[in-house]
Amino acid sequence: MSTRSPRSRHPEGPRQATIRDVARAARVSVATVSRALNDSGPVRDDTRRRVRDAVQNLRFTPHGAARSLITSRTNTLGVLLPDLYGEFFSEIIRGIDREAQRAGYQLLLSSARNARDEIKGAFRAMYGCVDGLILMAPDVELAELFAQHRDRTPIVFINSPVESDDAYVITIDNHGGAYRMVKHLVQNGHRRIAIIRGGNRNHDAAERLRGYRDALIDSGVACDPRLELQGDFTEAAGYRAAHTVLKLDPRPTALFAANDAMAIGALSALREEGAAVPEEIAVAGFDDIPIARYVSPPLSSVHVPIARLGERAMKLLLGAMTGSANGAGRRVVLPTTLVIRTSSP
Amino acid sequence: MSTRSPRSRHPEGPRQATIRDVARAARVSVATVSRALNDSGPVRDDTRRRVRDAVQNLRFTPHGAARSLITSRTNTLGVLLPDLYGEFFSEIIRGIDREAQRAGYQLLLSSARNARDEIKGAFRAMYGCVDGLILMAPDVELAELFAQHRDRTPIVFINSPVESDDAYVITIDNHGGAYRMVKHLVQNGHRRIAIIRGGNRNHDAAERLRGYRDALIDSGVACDPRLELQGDFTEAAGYRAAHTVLKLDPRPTALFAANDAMAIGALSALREEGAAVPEEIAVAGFDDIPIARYVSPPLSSVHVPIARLGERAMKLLLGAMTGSANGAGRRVVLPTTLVIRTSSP
DNA sequence: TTGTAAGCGTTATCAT
DNA sequence: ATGATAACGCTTACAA
Repeated sequence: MSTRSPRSRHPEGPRQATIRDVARAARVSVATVSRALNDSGPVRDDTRRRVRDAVQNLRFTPHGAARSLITSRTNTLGVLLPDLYGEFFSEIIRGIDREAQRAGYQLLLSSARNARDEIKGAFRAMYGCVDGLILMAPDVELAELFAQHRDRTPIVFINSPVESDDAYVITIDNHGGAYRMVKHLVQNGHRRIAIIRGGNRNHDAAERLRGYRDALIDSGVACDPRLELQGDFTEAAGYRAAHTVLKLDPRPTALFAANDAMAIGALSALREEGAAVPEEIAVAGFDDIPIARYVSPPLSSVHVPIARLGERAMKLLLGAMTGSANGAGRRVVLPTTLVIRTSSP
Repeated sequence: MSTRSPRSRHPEGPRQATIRDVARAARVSVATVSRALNDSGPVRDDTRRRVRDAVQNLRFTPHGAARSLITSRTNTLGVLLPDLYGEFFSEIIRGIDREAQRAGYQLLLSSARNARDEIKGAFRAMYGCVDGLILMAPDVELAELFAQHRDRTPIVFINSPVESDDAYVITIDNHGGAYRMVKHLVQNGHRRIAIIRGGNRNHDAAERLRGYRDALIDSGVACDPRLELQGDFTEAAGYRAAHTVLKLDPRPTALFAANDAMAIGALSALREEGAAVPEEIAVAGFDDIPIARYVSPPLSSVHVPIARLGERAMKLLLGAMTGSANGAGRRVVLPTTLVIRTSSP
């Protein structure tokens, strides 16, 4: 930061042209250049042409930050997810991106594993650089942290436990999905049904566990804590848990994983141990990520419209930004459906 | 744009605090606030405390765009990919993100399907908002288009056919990977090996096709145009192509898809038609995306270190930005390796 | 140790 | 139809 030569960190090449350079070259004022470029006022045709030529020659591109400063809009929307990796997030990003492009917005993506400071940092970095924010924070406390900021930049929460009535929240029917899947297993004769849980502080995981328990209770099957295995939504956790399940006595006849990644890890373990699926043990997952139908055997799962979730979140955000969203539409719950394939009868 | 009340599109809540508000509240000058916040100069401890308190009370967050304007750095890096969807891009983003976080940068992601205007628009939108750019444009012309801009913002090209010596380019060994896979098939007795090609203008696709042909020629097997089926890297294309392959007479004994998505589509088609894999027809793909090992039968593929590709691209960019990258390291080629699973003998 | 003030590159409000 | 010029919110010489 010694010499005062902005935008010159990239050593080679001439200094980037500004609107003043264009104005000088076209022999007009900067105001006229701005009007010509944005169609924001009357400009004579030949003046406009002179400006266009100068822009071409100088390879002028308007400076985004400067523009944002005065217009107070950045034309970008922030997206903060727990991770950018894996099919689930890939699908969600796809949905978000599709809507964003349609509305002409750029996306500022960031991942924040659930360290509180990390997520706070990402938020600060985004602030002032985005016109709105989509935030997914299944961890309880984080969601509350962000709820305080809702008066600054419009925020839409995905699958986050936010209580405030005036927060924009979109969730999926975790409880209902898990409930119906377990009911389905019971109806097919299963009585000892194990579950691989998600992370302890994860809201989705908690809801799915609740659905599992309620289904058992409503079916007159006793809940057994030993059948509730700890997991963390990773493939590795599912792999480990399945090994544990096989050692239980009596052995469960069905295994419900709180997400597909763990179910797929479990399938690997079961194949390794020679346990036939679904004959010896039925397996079901949650999310219905695209791979689910390709694994062997094809995985039964609770279908979540993941891309649509992202799409709807973006629509909600766009509505919030224009202020056109009425109070009634602030909370959206997307339904989940059962997809029964060969991994469970 | 009628009333002059910046940053007020979000109706409710008080106006966002600026550094002046903080200065007034802390009874110091804006310069002192800035110094206190950035540790960019001497500030007495109790002054610093007063500032911190004011920041807290007013919920002040510095305005990113304003800061960028003066410092001429945005702390974000742009990433422009053909698509944000699918396992391949998910993995690449993961690698990029990992490195970016380590270096303290935000990511501005955008997808541009290969319409020339679309990609140009995305670039303009990013310009001035990013300190550097990672760009993946397998389409020939686009890469050339961007090569012109290399003197403005540092750009790293992934898998893009850019000729200029001074461009930063990172690619994978497409030709070698395809070559070795086809050689492997030949060594296992296959003589009639069909290929499902990628898009016509796609550089990766062209290189992989070249590898396929060279391997056949070097093995003394004649190339047969009828065995080169058109595809476009989508699952659907693979599905269609496999149906065509089954109708060929004599029927090929092996099918090499130019990427895994098409190979997986082909597997579906073959299963539907009752063609046993690998007994009747061997199948191999390219990329080795995470699903590959889970499909049935597990798919042989040319392994590409996808996440690493993103990581290296980011490292290259960071080097380019600090000017520390020497001329020698401007072009990187990552090796590919064979992963033989049960879909091919 | 602190304050004053000059920008950064753009858009918007006036005159003309 | 065009030109001056004042913002926008921040950082940073330079002066005190």
